Amino acid sequence: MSLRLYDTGTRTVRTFEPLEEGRVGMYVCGATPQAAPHIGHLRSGVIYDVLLRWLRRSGYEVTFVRNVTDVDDKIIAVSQAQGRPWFAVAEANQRVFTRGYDVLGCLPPTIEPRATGHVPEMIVLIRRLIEAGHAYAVGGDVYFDVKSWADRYGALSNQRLENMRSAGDTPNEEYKRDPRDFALWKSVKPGEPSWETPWGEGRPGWHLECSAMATKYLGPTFDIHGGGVDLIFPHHENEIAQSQAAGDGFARYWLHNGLLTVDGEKMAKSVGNVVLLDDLLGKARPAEIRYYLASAHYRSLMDYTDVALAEAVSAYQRVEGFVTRAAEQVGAGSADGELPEAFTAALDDDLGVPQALAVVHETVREGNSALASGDQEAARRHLASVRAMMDVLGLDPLSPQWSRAGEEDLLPVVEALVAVALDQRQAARARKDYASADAIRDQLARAGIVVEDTPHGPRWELKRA
RNA sequence: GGUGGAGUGGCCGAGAGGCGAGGCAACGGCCUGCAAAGCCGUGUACACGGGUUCGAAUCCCGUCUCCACCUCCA
Repeated sequence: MSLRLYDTGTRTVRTFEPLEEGRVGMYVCGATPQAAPHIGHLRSGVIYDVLLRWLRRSGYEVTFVRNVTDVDDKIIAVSQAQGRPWFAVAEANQRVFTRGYDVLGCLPPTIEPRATGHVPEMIVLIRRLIEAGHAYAVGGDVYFDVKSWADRYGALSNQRLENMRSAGDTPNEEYKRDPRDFALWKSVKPGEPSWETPWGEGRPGWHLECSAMATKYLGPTFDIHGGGVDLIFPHHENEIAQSQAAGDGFARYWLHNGLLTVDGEKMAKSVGNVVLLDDLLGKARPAEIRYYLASAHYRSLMDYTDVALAEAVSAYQRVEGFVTRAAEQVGAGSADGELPEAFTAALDDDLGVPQALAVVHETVREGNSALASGDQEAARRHLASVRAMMDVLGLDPLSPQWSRAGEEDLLPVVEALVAVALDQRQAARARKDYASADAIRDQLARAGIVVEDTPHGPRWELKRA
Protein backbone atom coordinates (compact mmCIF):
# COMPACT_ATOMS: atom_id res chain seq x y z
CA MET A 1 0.00 0.00 0.00
CA SER A 2 1.22 3.45 -0.76
CA LEU A 3 -0.06 6.97 -0.40
CA ARG A 4 -2.84 8.10 -2.69
CA LEU A 5 -3.87 11.73 -2.89
CA TYR A 6 -6.70 13.58 -4.56
CA ASP A 7 -5.20 15.80 -7.22
CA THR A 8 -7.29 18.80 -8.25
CA GLY A 9 -5.34 18.95 -11.52
CA THR A 10 -6.77 15.65 -12.71
CA ARG A 11 -9.77 15.52 -10.37
CA THR A 12 -8.84 11.99 -9.41
CA VAL A 13 -7.18 10.15 -6.58
CA ARG A 14 -3.66 9.35 -7.76
CA THR A 15 -0.93 7.17 -6.32
CA PHE A 16 1.72 9.50 -5.02
CA GLU A 17 5.07 9.03 -6.70
CA PRO A 18 7.60 11.71 -5.93
CA LEU A 19 9.84 13.13 -8.61
CA GLU A 20 12.87 11.89 -6.75
CA GLU A 21 12.70 8.67 -4.78
CA GLY A 22 12.56 9.20 -1.05
CA ARG A 23 12.23 12.97 -1.27
CA VAL A 24 9.22 15.25 -1.42
CA GLY A 25 9.02 18.94 -2.25
CA MET A 26 5.86 20.55 -0.92
CA TYR A 27 4.73 24.15 -1.27
CA VAL A 28 1.75 25.56 0.58
CA CYS A 29 0.31 29.03 0.18
CA GLY A 30 0.73 30.65 3.54
CA ALA A 31 -0.30 33.87 5.10
CA THR A 32 -0.91 37.32 3.81
CA PRO A 33 -0.36 38.92 7.21
CA GLN A 34 -2.79 41.79 7.00
CA ALA A 35 -4.51 40.67 10.21
CA ALA A 36 -4.34 37.95 12.83
CA PRO A 37 -5.10 34.43 11.59
CA HIS A 38 -8.57 33.02 12.08
CA ILE A 39 -9.23 29.37 12.84
CA GLY A 40 -9.68 28.66 9.13
CA HIS A 41 -6.07 29.58 8.50
CA LEU A 42 -5.12 27.37 11.41
CA ARG A 43 -7.17 24.43 10.15
CA SER A 44 -5.17 24.70 6.97
CA GLY A 45 -1.98 24.79 9.03
CA VAL A 46 -2.97 21.64 10.91
CA ILE A 47 -4.03 19.80 7.75
CA TYR A 48 -0.72 20.29 5.98
CA ASP A 49 1.11 19.55 9.21
CA VAL A 50 -0.58 16.15 9.37
CA LEU A 51 0.39 15.55 5.75
CA LEU A 52 3.95 16.59 6.51
CA ARG A 53 4.12 14.25 9.50
CA TRP A 54 2.62 11.39 7.52
CA LEU A 55 5.08 11.87 4.65
CA ARG A 56 7.99 11.90 7.07
CA ARG A 57 6.67 8.91 8.98
CA SER A 58 6.36 7.15 5.61
CA GLY A 59 10.07 7.63 5.14
CA TYR A 60 10.24 10.67 2.89
CA GLU A 61 12.65 13.51 3.37
CA VAL A 62 10.33 16.46 2.95
CA THR A 63 11.22 20.01 2.01
CA PHE A 64 8.23 21.99 3.15
CA VAL A 65 7.93 25.55 1.89
CA ARG A 66 5.22 27.84 3.21
CA ASN A 67 5.45 31.40 1.96
CA VAL A 68 4.55 34.73 3.48
CA THR A 69 3.08 37.35 1.16
CA ASP A 70 4.40 40.28 3.11
CA VAL A 71 3.44 43.02 0.68
CA ASP A 72 0.06 43.36 -1.01
CA ASP A 73 -2.88 45.71 -1.44
CA LYS A 74 -4.50 44.87 1.86
CA ILE A 75 -1.37 45.18 3.93
CA ILE A 76 -0.80 48.59 2.38
CA ALA A 77 -4.40 49.53 3.07
CA VAL A 78 -4.09 48.48 6.74
CA SER A 79 -0.82 50.35 6.99
CA GLN A 80 -2.38 53.54 5.68
CA ALA A 81 -5.44 53.16 7.88
CA GLN A 82 -3.34 52.64 11.01
CA GLY A 83 -0.55 55.04 10.15
CA ARG A 84 2.07 52.34 10.54
CA PRO A 85 4.69 51.26 8.01
CA TRP A 86 3.54 48.41 5.77
CA PHE A 87 6.41 46.23 6.98
CA ALA A 88 5.39 46.78 10.59
CA VAL A 89 1.88 45.51 9.83
CA ALA A 90 3.22 42.46 8.04
CA GLU A 91 5.79 41.67 10.71
CA ALA A 92 3.40 42.03 13.63
CA ASN A 93 0.73 39.84 12.08
CA GLN A 94 3.25 37.31 10.88
CA ARG A 95 4.31 36.82 14.48
CA VAL A 96 0.71 36.11 15.44
CA PHE A 97 0.44 33.54 12.65
CA THR A 98 3.60 31.83 13.81
CA ARG A 99 2.41 31.76 17.39
CA GLY A 100 -0.86 30.20 16.27
CA TYR A 101 0.88 27.45 14.31
CA ASP A 102 3.21 26.84 17.26
CA VAL A 103 0.43 26.69 19.84
CA LEU A 104 -1.34 24.03 17.77
CA GLY A 105 1.80 21.95 17.42
CA CYS A 106 2.46 22.53 13.72
CA LEU A 107 6.03 21.72 12.82
CA PRO A 108 7.93 24.65 11.34
CA PRO A 109 8.39 24.72 7.56
CA THR A 110 11.80 23.95 6.13
CA ILE A 111 11.75 27.53 4.97
CA GLU A 112 9.23 30.33 5.17
CA PRO A 113 10.20 32.65 2.32
CA ARG A 114 8.92 36.20 2.14
CA ALA A 115 7.80 37.79 -1.10
CA THR A 116 9.81 40.95 -0.51
CA GLY A 117 12.99 38.92 -0.30
CA HIS A 118 12.52 37.44 -3.77
CA VAL A 119 12.18 40.36 -6.13
CA PRO A 120 15.29 39.35 -8.14
CA GLU A 121 13.76 35.91 -8.76
CA MET A 122 10.52 37.55 -9.86
CA ILE A 123 12.38 39.81 -12.28
CA VAL A 124 14.00 36.77 -13.84
CA LEU A 125 10.67 35.04 -14.20
CA ILE A 126 9.06 38.11 -15.78
CA ARG A 127 11.93 38.40 -18.24
CA ARG A 128 11.54 34.76 -19.24
CA LEU A 129 7.82 35.27 -19.80
CA ILE A 130 8.32 38.38 -21.90
CA GLU A 131 10.97 36.63 -23.97
CA ALA A 132 8.68 33.67 -24.49
CA GLY A 133 5.94 35.98 -25.72
CA HIS A 134 3.58 35.36 -22.79
CA ALA A 135 3.88 38.69 -21.01
CA TYR A 136 4.12 42.35 -21.96
CA ALA A 137 5.12 45.55 -20.25
CA VAL A 138 2.91 48.56 -20.65
CA GLY A 139 2.57 51.79 -18.72
CA GLY A 140 4.92 50.58 -16.01
CA ASP A 141 2.93 47.41 -15.40
CA VAL A 142 3.67 43.95 -16.68
CA TYR A 143 0.80 41.64 -17.57
CA PHE A 144 0.47 38.00 -18.37
CA ASP A 145 -0.96 37.53 -21.86
CA VAL A 146 -3.76 35.09 -21.22
CA LYS A 147 -4.61 34.61 -24.89
CA SER A 148 -1.07 33.46 -25.60
CA TRP A 149 -1.78 30.58 -23.22
CA ALA A 150 -5.44 30.11 -24.12
CA ASP A 151 -5.29 26.36 -24.64
CA ARG A 152 -4.09 25.64 -21.15
CA TYR A 153 -5.40 28.56 -19.15
CA GLY A 154 -8.29 27.31 -17.05
CA ALA A 155 -7.18 23.68 -16.90
CA LEU A 156 -6.93 23.53 -13.11
CA SER A 157 -10.22 25.26 -12.37
CA ASN A 158 -12.01 23.68 -15.33
CA GLN A 159 -12.99 27.06 -16.67
CA ARG A 160 -13.04 28.17 -20.25
CA LEU A 161 -11.48 31.47 -21.17
CA GLU A 162 -14.67 32.74 -22.74
CA ASN A 163 -16.54 32.27 -19.46
CA MET A 164 -14.06 34.30 -17.47
CA ARG A 165 -14.61 37.85 -16.51
CA SER A 166 -12.01 40.52 -16.23
CA ALA A 167 -9.17 39.78 -13.85
CA GLY A 168 -9.30 41.85 -10.70
CA ASP A 169 -6.12 42.96 -9.07
CA THR A 170 -5.53 45.27 -12.01
CA PRO A 171 -3.85 48.61 -11.56
CA ASN A 172 -4.47 50.05 -15.01
CA GLU A 173 -7.26 48.28 -16.82
CA GLU A 174 -6.98 50.44 -19.94
CA TYR A 175 -3.45 49.27 -20.72
CA LYS A 176 -4.31 45.62 -20.94
CA ARG A 177 -4.58 43.76 -24.23
CA ASP A 178 -7.32 41.61 -22.79
CA PRO A 179 -9.42 42.26 -19.70
CA ARG A 180 -8.55 38.79 -18.40
CA ASP A 181 -4.82 39.43 -18.42
CA PHE A 182 -3.49 39.60 -14.87
CA ALA A 183 -0.74 41.70 -13.37
CA LEU A 184 2.73 40.27 -12.86
CA TRP A 185 4.13 43.60 -11.79
CA LYS A 186 2.36 46.76 -10.73
CA SER A 187 3.79 50.21 -11.27
CA VAL A 188 4.52 52.30 -8.22
CA LYS A 189 1.91 54.55 -6.68
CA PRO A 190 2.58 57.46 -4.34
CA GLY A 191 3.19 56.33 -0.78
CA GLU A 192 3.47 52.66 -1.65
CA PRO A 193 6.53 50.47 -1.31
CA SER A 194 8.34 49.73 -4.55
CA TRP A 195 11.34 48.00 -6.04
CA GLU A 196 13.43 48.89 -9.06
CA THR A 197 13.03 46.71 -12.15
CA PRO A 198 13.88 46.97 -15.86
CA TRP A 199 10.22 47.93 -16.39
CA GLY A 200 10.20 50.64 -13.78
CA GLU A 201 9.57 51.03 -10.07
CA GLY A 202 6.79 48.93 -8.67
CA ARG A 203 5.77 45.93 -6.65
CA PRO A 204 4.96 42.31 -7.41
CA GLY A 205 1.60 40.89 -8.40
CA TRP A 206 0.29 38.35 -5.96
CA HIS A 207 0.44 35.25 -8.16
CA LEU A 208 3.96 35.85 -9.36
CA GLU A 209 5.45 35.62 -5.88
CA CYS A 210 4.40 32.03 -5.32
CA SER A 211 5.73 30.88 -8.69
CA ALA A 212 9.07 32.52 -7.99
CA MET A 213 9.42 31.24 -4.45
CA ALA A 214 8.18 27.70 -5.07
CA THR A 215 10.62 27.07 -7.90
CA LYS A 216 13.49 28.78 -6.12
CA TYR A 217 13.38 26.34 -3.22
CA LEU A 218 11.90 23.25 -4.84
CA GLY A 219 13.11 23.42 -8.42
CA PRO A 220 11.26 24.03 -11.70
CA THR A 221 9.20 20.88 -11.16
CA PHE A 222 8.18 19.73 -7.72
CA ASP A 223 5.76 17.35 -6.07
CA ILE A 224 2.97 18.92 -4.06
CA HIS A 225 1.31 22.32 -4.04
CA GLY A 226 -1.38 22.94 -1.48
CA GLY A 227 -3.80 25.63 -0.41
CA GLY A 228 -7.45 26.33 0.27
CA VAL A 229 -10.10 25.59 -2.35
CA ASP A 230 -10.72 29.28 -2.63
CA LEU A 231 -7.27 29.67 -4.17
CA ILE A 232 -7.90 27.38 -7.14
CA PHE A 233 -9.01 30.31 -9.22
CA PRO A 234 -7.45 32.66 -9.94
CA HIS A 235 -4.37 32.22 -7.76
CA HIS A 236 -3.31 28.66 -8.52
CA GLU A 237 -4.49 28.84 -12.10
CA ASN A 238 -2.28 31.88 -12.59
CA GLU A 239 0.69 30.30 -10.86
CA ILE A 240 0.49 27.40 -13.31
CA ALA A 241 0.15 29.73 -16.28
CA GLN A 242 3.17 31.82 -15.28
CA SER A 243 5.44 28.94 -14.46
CA GLN A 244 4.53 26.63 -17.29
CA ALA A 245 4.50 29.39 -19.90
CA ALA A 246 8.03 30.17 -18.75
CA GLY A 247 8.95 26.54 -19.32
CA ASP A 248 8.83 25.12 -15.80
CA GLY A 249 6.97 21.91 -15.04
CA PHE A 250 5.72 23.26 -11.71
CA ALA A 251 3.57 21.28 -9.27
CA ARG A 252 2.74 17.63 -10.00
CA TYR A 253 -0.03 17.21 -7.43
CA TRP A 254 -2.48 19.93 -6.45
CA LEU A 255 -4.07 19.58 -3.01
CA HIS A 256 -6.89 21.76 -1.80
CA ASN A 257 -8.34 21.83 1.66
CA GLY A 258 -11.97 22.60 2.42
CA LEU A 259 -12.88 25.79 4.17
CA LEU A 260 -14.02 26.25 7.72
CA THR A 261 -17.30 28.10 7.96
CA VAL A 262 -19.07 29.60 10.94
CA ASP A 263 -22.83 29.24 11.06
CA GLY A 264 -22.74 28.02 7.50
CA GLU A 265 -20.93 31.03 6.17
CA LYS A 266 -17.37 31.54 5.15
CA MET A 267 -15.36 33.44 7.71
CA ALA A 268 -14.72 36.96 6.58
CA LYS A 269 -14.32 40.31 8.16
CA SER A 270 -17.05 41.64 5.89
CA VAL A 271 -19.46 39.05 7.33
CA GLY A 272 -18.24 39.79 10.84
CA ASN A 273 -17.98 36.14 11.85
CA VAL A 274 -14.25 35.76 12.24
CA VAL A 275 -13.27 33.34 15.01
CA LEU A 276 -9.74 33.65 16.33
CA LEU A 277 -7.55 31.17 18.12
CA ASP A 278 -7.91 33.15 21.32
CA ASP A 279 -11.68 32.69 21.16
CA LEU A 280 -11.15 28.94 21.22
CA LEU A 281 -8.43 28.94 23.85
CA GLY A 282 -11.04 29.99 26.36
CA LYS A 283 -13.05 26.87 25.57
CA ALA A 284 -10.47 24.17 24.97
CA ARG A 285 -6.82 23.38 25.38
CA PRO A 286 -4.52 23.57 22.35
CA ALA A 287 -4.37 19.81 21.85
CA GLU A 288 -8.16 19.65 21.94
CA ILE A 289 -8.42 22.45 19.39
CA ARG A 290 -5.96 20.65 17.16
CA TYR A 291 -7.97 17.44 17.51
CA TYR A 292 -11.09 19.33 16.49
CA LEU A 293 -9.48 21.00 13.47
CA ALA A 294 -7.91 17.73 12.31
CA SER A 295 -10.91 15.48 12.89
CA ALA A 296 -12.82 16.12 9.68
CA HIS A 297 -11.45 15.03 6.32
CA TYR A 298 -9.19 17.73 4.90
CA ARG A 299 -11.27 18.20 1.77
CA SER A 300 -14.54 18.49 3.66
CA LEU A 301 -16.19 21.72 4.42
CA MET A 302 -16.35 22.09 8.18
CA ASP A 303 -18.81 24.26 10.04
CA TYR A 304 -17.60 25.60 13.37
CA THR A 305 -19.93 25.52 16.36
CA ASP A 306 -19.20 25.58 20.08
CA VAL A 307 -21.04 22.26 20.41
CA ALA A 308 -18.85 20.60 17.78
CA LEU A 309 -15.74 21.85 19.56
CA ALA A 310 -17.03 20.57 22.90
CA GLU A 311 -17.66 17.13 21.39
CA ALA A 312 -14.09 17.06 20.09
CA VAL A 313 -12.86 18.00 23.55
CA SER A 314 -14.64 15.00 25.06
CA ALA A 315 -13.35 12.70 22.35
CA TYR A 316 -9.77 13.85 22.85
CA GLN A 317 -10.06 13.49 26.61
CA ARG A 318 -11.21 9.91 26.18
CA VAL A 319 -7.95 9.14 24.38
CA GLU A 320 -5.92 11.24 26.77
CA GLY A 321 -7.56 9.57 29.75
CA PHE A 322 -6.56 6.13 28.56
CA VAL A 323 -3.02 7.20 27.75
CA THR A 324 -2.59 8.86 31.15
CA ARG A 325 -3.99 5.96 33.16
CA ALA A 326 -2.13 3.37 31.15
CA ALA A 327 1.14 5.26 31.49
CA GLU A 328 0.67 5.37 35.26
CA GLN A 329 0.29 1.61 35.39
CA VAL A 330 2.67 0.26 32.76
CA GLY A 331 4.99 3.16 32.03
CA ALA A 332 4.82 5.74 29.27
CA GLY A 333 6.82 3.83 26.68
CA SER A 334 7.45 5.71 23.46
CA ALA A 335 5.51 7.23 20.60
CA ASP A 336 7.47 5.67 17.78
CA GLY A 337 6.01 2.19 17.96
CA GLU A 338 4.26 0.26 15.25
CA LEU A 339 1.12 1.57 13.62
CA PRO A 340 -1.91 -0.66 13.12
CA GLU A 341 -2.44 -1.60 9.50
CA ALA A 342 -5.91 -0.10 9.41
CA PHE A 343 -4.50 3.23 10.57
CA THR A 344 -1.82 3.24 7.89
CA ALA A 345 -4.34 2.27 5.25
CA ALA A 346 -6.64 5.09 6.32
CA LEU A 347 -3.98 7.77 6.05
CA ASP A 348 -2.65 6.35 2.80
CA ASP A 349 -6.12 6.70 1.36
CA ASP A 350 -6.05 10.44 0.68
CA LEU A 351 -5.21 11.25 4.28
CA GLY A 352 -8.29 9.64 5.83
CA VAL A 353 -7.93 11.12 9.29
CA PRO A 354 -11.55 10.33 10.32
CA GLN A 355 -11.07 6.60 9.72
CA ALA A 356 -7.65 6.80 11.32
CA LEU A 357 -9.23 8.28 14.44
CA ALA A 358 -11.77 5.48 14.43
CA VAL A 359 -8.83 3.06 14.69
CA VAL A 360 -7.43 5.12 17.56
CA HIS A 361 -10.70 4.92 19.46
CA GLU A 362 -11.07 1.21 18.88
CA THR A 363 -7.57 0.70 20.24
CA VAL A 364 -8.37 2.91 23.22
CA ARG A 365 -11.38 0.74 24.01
CA GLU A 366 -9.27 -2.41 23.85
CA GLY A 367 -6.65 -0.71 26.00
CA ASN A 368 -9.22 0.30 28.59
CA SER A 369 -10.49 -3.26 28.72
CA ALA A 370 -6.94 -4.49 29.22
CA LEU A 371 -6.46 -2.06 32.09
CA ALA A 372 -9.73 -3.16 33.65
CA SER A 373 -8.82 -6.83 33.47
CA GLY A 374 -5.28 -6.20 34.68
CA ASP A 375 -3.66 -7.44 31.48
CA GLN A 376 -0.55 -5.32 31.71
CA GLU A 377 1.06 -6.72 28.59
CA ALA A 378 -1.95 -5.93 26.43
CA ALA A 379 -2.29 -2.51 28.05
CA ARG A 380 1.33 -1.72 27.26
CA ARG A 381 0.85 -2.83 23.66
CA HIS A 382 -2.28 -0.76 23.15
CA LEU A 383 -0.71 2.26 24.80
CA ALA A 384 2.25 2.12 22.44
CA SER A 385 -0.10 1.78 19.51
CA VAL A 386 -2.30 4.70 20.54
CA ARG A 387 0.68 6.94 21.21
CA ALA A 388 2.22 6.12 17.84
CA MET A 389 -1.02 6.89 16.03
CA MET A 390 -1.64 10.09 17.92
CA ASP A 391 1.93 11.13 17.33
CA VAL A 392 1.44 10.94 13.56
CA LEU A 393 -1.50 13.28 13.99
CA GLY A 394 0.55 15.57 16.20
CA LEU A 395 -1.72 14.71 19.12
CA ASP A 396 0.24 12.37 21.40
CA PRO A 397 -1.02 13.38 24.86
CA LEU A 398 2.38 12.66 26.41
CA SER A 399 4.27 14.80 23.93
CA PRO A 400 6.12 17.68 25.62
CA GLN A 401 4.18 19.95 23.26
CA TRP A 402 1.02 19.42 25.31
CA SER A 403 2.48 19.43 28.80
CA ARG A 404 1.27 22.13 31.11
CA ALA A 405 4.11 24.52 30.63
CA GLY A 406 5.03 26.46 33.71
CA GLU A 407 3.16 24.20 36.06
CA GLU A 408 5.96 21.71 36.53
CA ASP A 409 7.66 23.55 39.39
CA LEU A 410 4.49 23.60 41.45
CA LEU A 411 3.54 20.02 40.79
CA PRO A 412 5.60 18.44 43.61
CA VAL A 413 4.05 20.87 46.07
CA VAL A 414 0.54 20.09 44.87
CA GLU A 415 1.28 16.39 44.94
CA ALA A 416 2.33 16.56 48.58
CA LEU A 417 -0.73 18.55 49.60
CA VAL A 418 -3.15 16.33 47.72
CA ALA A 419 -1.49 13.27 49.22
CA VAL A 420 -2.25 14.59 52.70
CA ALA A 421 -5.88 15.20 51.81
CA LEU A 422 -6.24 11.80 50.16
CA ASP A 423 -4.75 10.04 53.19
CA GLN A 424 -7.40 11.72 55.34
CA ARG A 425 -10.08 10.68 52.91
CA GLN A 426 -8.88 7.09 52.80
CA ALA A 427 -8.89 6.99 56.57
CA ALA A 428 -12.45 8.30 56.65
CA ARG A 429 -13.52 5.73 54.08
CA ALA A 430 -11.88 2.96 56.10
CA ARG A 431 -14.05 3.82 59.08
CA LYS A 432 -17.04 4.21 56.73
CA ASP A 433 -17.30 7.91 57.48
CA TYR A 434 -18.44 8.63 53.95
CA ALA A 435 -19.70 12.11 54.75
CA SER A 436 -16.19 13.22 55.65
CA ALA A 437 -14.67 11.38 52.72
CA ASP A 438 -17.05 13.03 50.28
CA ALA A 439 -16.48 16.43 51.85
CA ILE A 440 -12.77 16.12 51.18
CA ARG A 441 -13.42 15.02 47.61
CA ASP A 442 -15.79 17.95 47.03
CA GLN A 443 -13.33 20.39 48.44
CA LEU A 444 -10.58 19.12 46.15
CA ALA A 445 -12.96 19.24 43.20
CA ARG A 446 -13.62 22.89 43.85
CA ALA A 447 -9.91 23.48 43.56
CA GLY A 448 -9.84 21.69 40.21
CA ILE A 449 -8.53 18.43 41.54
CA VAL A 450 -10.68 15.53 40.41
CA VAL A 451 -10.37 12.35 42.42
CA GLU A 452 -11.19 8.89 41.09
CA ASP A 453 -11.10 5.64 43.02
CA THR A 454 -9.52 2.77 41.12
CA PRO A 455 -8.69 -0.82 42.04
CA HIS A 456 -5.16 0.46 42.64
CA GLY A 457 -6.30 3.19 45.00
CA PRO A 458 -7.32 6.76 44.42
CA ARG A 459 -5.83 8.81 41.60
CA TRP A 460 -6.27 12.47 40.84
CA GLU A 461 -5.93 14.92 38.01
CA LEU A 462 -5.93 18.64 37.55
CA LYS A 463 -8.84 19.72 35.40
CA ARG A 464 -9.26 23.21 34.09
CA ALA A 465 -12.35 24.87 35.50
C1' G B 1 -25.04 32.58 -16.39
C1' G B 2 -20.18 29.31 -16.01
C1' U B 3 -17.39 25.87 -12.67
C1' G B 4 -16.99 22.81 -8.38
C1' G B 5 -18.94 20.77 -3.80
C1' A B 6 -22.68 19.39 -0.17
C1' G B 7 -27.60 17.62 2.08
C1' U B 8 -26.23 10.83 6.58
C1' G B 9 -29.47 8.88 13.17
C1' G B 10 -30.52 14.13 18.94
C1' C B 11 -25.33 16.37 17.48
C1' C B 12 -20.39 16.05 15.00
C1' G B 13 -18.60 13.21 11.18
C1' A B 14 -16.73 8.87 7.77
C1' G B 15 -18.15 5.61 3.91
C1' A B 16 -19.66 5.07 -1.36
C1' G B 17 -23.86 -1.20 -4.75
C1' G B 18 -24.78 -6.31 -0.12
C1' C B 19 -21.75 -6.81 5.50
C1' G B 20 -24.72 -0.41 10.59
C1' A B 21 -16.77 3.86 10.77
C1' G B 22 -15.82 6.40 15.00
C1' G B 23 -16.92 10.07 18.55
C1' C B 24 -20.39 13.17 21.55
C1' A B 25 -25.14 13.01 23.96
C1' A B 26 -29.21 9.82 25.91
C1' C B 27 -31.09 5.34 28.20
C1' G B 28 -30.28 0.36 30.62
C1' G B 29 -26.65 -2.89 32.87
C1' C B 30 -21.78 -4.20 35.23
C1' C B 31 -18.17 -2.08 38.52
C1' U B 32 -18.20 1.55 42.95
C1' G B 33 -19.88 2.91 49.98
C1' C B 34 -21.57 6.91 46.52
C1' A B 35 -19.34 9.01 42.49
C1' A B 36 -15.95 9.46 38.45
C1' A B 37 -13.62 6.76 34.79
C1' G B 38 -14.13 2.37 32.18
C1' C B 39 -16.60 -1.84 29.98
C1' C B 40 -21.20 -4.23 27.91
C1' G B 41 -25.87 -3.27 25.62
C1' U B 42 -29.78 -0.10 23.15
C1' G B 43 -30.56 3.57 17.43
C1' U B 44 -32.77 -0.32 11.19
C1' A B 45 -29.70 7.49 9.51
C1' C B 46 -28.44 8.49 4.56
C1' A B 47 -32.95 15.80 1.17
C1' C B 48 -37.32 14.40 -2.10
C1' G B 49 -39.59 11.70 -6.47
C1' G B 50 -38.79 8.09 -10.09
C1' G B 51 -35.60 4.28 -12.35
C1' U B 52 -31.56 0.31 -12.95
C1' U B 53 -30.41 -4.12 -9.93
C1' C B 54 -31.49 -10.33 -6.78
C1' G B 55 -29.88 -6.08 -3.68
C1' A B 56 -28.91 1.37 -3.65
C1' A B 57 -27.28 5.98 1.35
C1' U B 58 -23.80 4.43 -2.61
C1' C B 59 -25.35 3.96 -9.95
C1' C B 60 -28.94 6.75 -13.58
C1' C B 61 -32.84 10.64 -14.45
C1' G B 62 -35.55 14.60 -12.39
C1' U B 63 -36.71 18.09 -8.27
C1' C B 64 -35.66 21.02 -3.95
C1' U B 65 -32.24 23.32 -0.54
C1' C B 66 -27.41 25.05 0.82
C1' C B 67 -22.21 26.46 0.10
C1' A B 68 -17.79 27.89 -2.52
C1' C B 69 -15.15 29.95 -6.82
C1' C B 70 -15.77 33.03 -11.35
C1' U B 71 -13.48 40.27 -7.23
C1' C B 72 -9.39 39.77 -2.21
C1' C B 73 -9.45 35.22 0.54
C1' A B 74 -6.67 29.18 3.86
